[in-house]
Amino acid sequence: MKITHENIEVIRHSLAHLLAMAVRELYPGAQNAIGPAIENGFYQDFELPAQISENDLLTIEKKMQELLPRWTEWTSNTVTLEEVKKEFDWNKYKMELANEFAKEKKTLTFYTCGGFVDLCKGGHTLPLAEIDPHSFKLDRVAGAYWRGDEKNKMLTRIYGLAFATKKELDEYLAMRAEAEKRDHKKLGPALDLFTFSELVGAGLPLWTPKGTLLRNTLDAFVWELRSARGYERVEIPHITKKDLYERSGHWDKFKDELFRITTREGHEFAMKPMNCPHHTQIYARKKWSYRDLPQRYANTTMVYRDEQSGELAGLARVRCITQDDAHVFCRESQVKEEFLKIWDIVHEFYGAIGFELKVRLSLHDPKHPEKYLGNPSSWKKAEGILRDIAREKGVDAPEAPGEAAFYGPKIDFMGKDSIGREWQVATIQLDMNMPERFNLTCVNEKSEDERIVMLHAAIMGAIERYLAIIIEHFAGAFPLWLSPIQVAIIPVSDKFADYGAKVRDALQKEGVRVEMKHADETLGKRIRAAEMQKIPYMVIIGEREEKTDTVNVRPYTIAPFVTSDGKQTNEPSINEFVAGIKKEIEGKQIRLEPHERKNNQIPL
RNA sequence: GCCGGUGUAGCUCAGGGGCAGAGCAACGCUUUCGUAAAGCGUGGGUCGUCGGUUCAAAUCCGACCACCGGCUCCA
Repeated sequence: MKITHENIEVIRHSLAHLLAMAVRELYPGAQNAIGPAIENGFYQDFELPAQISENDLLTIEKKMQELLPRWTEWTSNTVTLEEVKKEFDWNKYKMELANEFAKEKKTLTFYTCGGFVDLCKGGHTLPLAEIDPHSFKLDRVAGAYWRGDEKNKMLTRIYGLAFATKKELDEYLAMRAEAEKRDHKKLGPALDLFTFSELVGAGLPLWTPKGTLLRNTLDAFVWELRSARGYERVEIPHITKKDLYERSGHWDKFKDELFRITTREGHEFAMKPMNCPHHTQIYARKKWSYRDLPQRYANTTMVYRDEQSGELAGLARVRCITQDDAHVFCRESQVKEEFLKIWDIVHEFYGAIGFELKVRLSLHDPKHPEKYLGNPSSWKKAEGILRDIAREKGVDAPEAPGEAAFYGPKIDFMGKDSIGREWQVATIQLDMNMPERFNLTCVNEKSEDERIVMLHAAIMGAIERYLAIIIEHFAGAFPLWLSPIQVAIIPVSDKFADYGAKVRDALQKEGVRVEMKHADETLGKRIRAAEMQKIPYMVIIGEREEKTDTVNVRPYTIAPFVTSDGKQTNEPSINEFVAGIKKEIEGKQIRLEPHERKNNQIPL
């Protein structure tokens, strides 16, 4: 039997059955619920008579391997609800499904292999016994709600990995080990970018000088791109009376996730969970002429959301989120032009990071109108405008119903990182509802009050989450322009400290971030420390360099040094070095393509 | 929030009812070095927190806090 990428799904699904059998033999009374194939493997949910942990997985896996040779042939037969009852009386989950299918007049089928009968919609065509018994592996134990509903009982889910060959399984495990080494939760503190304190609380990262530098450098780049397109900075308080959110509709929809504050006089306030309502009030400060529009407000600022404790995860999900937020208040006739301007910003920004972008049209879910503000016709209109823009851009933009914001549809940008994972990053949203609720208008050519519309745009989205993504994308080895420390100067001994200071001053004069380590440790040790900190350039200086007014760029640094006129050298003069560094920073160059960052030039 | 796991020095971890341990880091002295870890020495702890059991708790039990893997949620 040849296992291909088409039939591996079938194998994975069959393995879920085998897992169910193994668990039922080891834990009599266990009820197996559902068990599908998933990306990279399969899972099976159980209600178990005993608690199990990851330590038990090896035993279960051995049992699966012991049973495997008997799984030579599948038989299937259509059954009646009565027959299901007879066979699965003991299993309330199978019975719940069977009753439901019967009600919907769906066919009920049993699939049997290796003496194990299961109620299943089928697709098992391959003799499982022929697979390599080492091409699968049980992976994790987790809780999962029956049918994905948190009101239901929590079952025990066992995850397994399964591939066509053991080699592929090993490769997958190696890739996962690679991802773990890049984990921002480990790399961030190791590179001294951020920290958490138990006294401050979960989900509330604290930013060190280096991390703050990184945040500010990224935000300055976004601001540079916005500023060139007519945006202006605004600033707002981080709290508000609840009245603002009652008007906007956020109070009703998100009151559980708001951090609330009661003043000593008993008035109710909230920490802002988003910025748009505040920004509407900046727009609403006066009557606008159509000539003054668009008004483009940019504001990088923190918002606060009372996330469930179990949701928090490093920087990827936090309780205080820095948004690089912007709102454009404009006439409907200006929407397309403003949208395209933001689109350009997104492309320029992500080009500099080396992310490939895909576009997604996030639309409302017509089946759940209660989840959204406004009326169907304004949604239809707004979504039509976004479709036109995507078409005009000539990009492939798959539509995702149900992914819209509650006030309007979005164009979302999905970025693929260096190890192939996809993330939603930038977003541009078209909002006809907030302007309605806050009665935002301008006076048009005919002296009438004209309803305006609002665009919401974030380039990085949440800076915390964005940093989590790029720390992992770059494995902590940032491009020169982003590195908190750009050059480490390492004199072979303190005899050359003066020359080192000369090199340092030459770089610092040009705004380069430099660190010089005194020679109270061995050369090797200082080089190692700089490598671990992933400092892009290390220059070693000693007698040779002092005599010739050069620096020695450590040859095995991330990439070769290139002078400003394009010459590759490890022994540039001080002036050549400064000019080359400056050019590389200004050009926001990425010296290595992300996939090259996997090799051992980068200490992980 | 729910299920499971984990919590010992700044970091990585050992120990497991009877004196709190190692390596790295830090600090001091010696070394001044040519491309990934010099040598010797010193300091560092309410063993996550609070409570219980016990003559005795880092160790056993409970609650809480925090972290990890999932589930649910995610403007």
